[in-house]
Amino acid sequence: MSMIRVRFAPSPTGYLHVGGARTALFNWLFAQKNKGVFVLRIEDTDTLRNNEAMVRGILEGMEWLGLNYDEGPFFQSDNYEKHRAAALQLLEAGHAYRDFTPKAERDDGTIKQRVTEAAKLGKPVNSYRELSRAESDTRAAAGEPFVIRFAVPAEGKTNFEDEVFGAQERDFKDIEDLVLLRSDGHPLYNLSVVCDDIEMNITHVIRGQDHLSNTHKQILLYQALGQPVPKFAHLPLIMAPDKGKLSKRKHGEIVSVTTYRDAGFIPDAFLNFLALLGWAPASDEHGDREIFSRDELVEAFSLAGIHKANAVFNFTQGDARNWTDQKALWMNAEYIKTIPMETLLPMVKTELQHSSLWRDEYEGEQRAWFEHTLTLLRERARTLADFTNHGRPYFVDDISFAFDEAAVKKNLQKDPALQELLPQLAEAFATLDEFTHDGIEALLRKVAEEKSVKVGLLTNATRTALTGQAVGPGLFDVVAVMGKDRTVTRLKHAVQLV
RNA sequence: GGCGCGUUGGUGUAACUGGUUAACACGCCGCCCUCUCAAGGCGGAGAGCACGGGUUCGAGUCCCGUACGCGCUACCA
Repeated sequence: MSMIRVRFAPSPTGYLHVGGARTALFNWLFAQKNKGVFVLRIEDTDTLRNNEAMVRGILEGMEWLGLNYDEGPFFQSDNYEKHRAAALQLLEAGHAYRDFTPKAERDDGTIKQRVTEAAKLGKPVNSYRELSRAESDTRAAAGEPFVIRFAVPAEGKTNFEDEVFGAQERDFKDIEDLVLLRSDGHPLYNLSVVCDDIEMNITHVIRGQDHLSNTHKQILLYQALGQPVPKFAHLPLIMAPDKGKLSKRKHGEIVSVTTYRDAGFIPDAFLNFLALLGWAPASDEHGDREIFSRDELVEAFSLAGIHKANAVFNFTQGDARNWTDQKALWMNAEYIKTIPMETLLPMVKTELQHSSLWRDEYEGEQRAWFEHTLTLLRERARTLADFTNHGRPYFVDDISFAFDEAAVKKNLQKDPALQELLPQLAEAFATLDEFTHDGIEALLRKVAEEKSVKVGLLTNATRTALTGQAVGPGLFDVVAVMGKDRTVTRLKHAVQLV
């Protein structure tokens, strides 16, 4: 059997849409699973919308997700001549005809209305379809502009078995005579995809469900061109919470994959989340598992597990903490807390470099300290950005981090006694020899007992003095990681806040 | 309007070829742990499977209809 070949064919919109990313993922998974070839092709036949910057966003998204392609990127526009030749071939063979209807007539707003009216009466018949070949040639030779339309046969049906949606059938009378070539000679989408998929030997077309009805037209083209028809698998669409289209215009950056990269997502986590939107592994094999590594995804993937109904990408616009789908956030947190340290470290490094918190010693003499700090912070991080947000107090020497107002009020201003206690605590720490988790705990408890205050008063105040926050890792770990010097100066400094 | 596709708790999904109180994850709520928590542990609420018919001893699972949603219906992709 010939090798399986699939492709991802986005149009260059300037960014990789989450829906597109999932389509790319499913193609990639299918190729990996079947030891096939994954091709990337940019569908740029609409020249008005195409330029290099528009392509870059797509490539960046693919790269970040690690969806490597075996061939490409190819540009559909590079194949114009071949597409045109195919249209001419169809014209020659009588499968297509020239339509001399002036463009202006089609462009005026009434066309849609006319189509609707014509539909009521049955299939609209294009008069140019019956034009004799001789006359058609003469008018073309005279320079009269025309489009080339495919002549859908009068009677019959197209059939195909969609790998996801099952048996599909459509009557020819419900398929319009689609335009193959514009009057300026420019090939159109349906012709171009078919030609390219033929040329690239694509065996399985895996794409969004919005192309399900187009498939019938394309099958007609394959047949007229005398080429074998590939297999098709259409994917349910990813919708906005209101079940409307998920669009950049309406929903903003949340639809773009690079947003997730910049917000501190781990690519595998995002992929994992995307995979489970509209797909589920065979339940007998994988039970109720949610977390799948890239390899496990490849292993478990099957077109049979693809759901038919559209999936909602659940998020609340304007909610800073839950700015995207909560399950995606949860999954990212799972990855952050469980992936191997050697995988996490470079990711955090990049994050800290961006926020100017990185020091090369973290990879050198302070490596052990750094890793230990990460093991504390990773437990509560939802995105890599949290290593900056929550981690800043741990990575700076001075007190250039923010003090959360509520935390100050709750932990530092709660008891005026802290005015005295904080400096005393600082002195005690300054002379502590065993500056370890246990040593610190023993000291804190001892001070609490001596001063007859609750341990909680001291630990909470210390937490906020050291990190500016009300929440975080166990306090004794925090103090140990901060080290003696920073602990002492920050405790003294915090007195001003009481 | 026409044609097509879809419809399981708030969200994502599961439920072998119809068979006990519809399962899991996220989220939500509560309790516990504890020095705090956005972490961890435990528990709970939440759908009777869009609606209406039908077939059957028995239907989320099959059939028909209705509603709703989505897609296509461009000299866009």
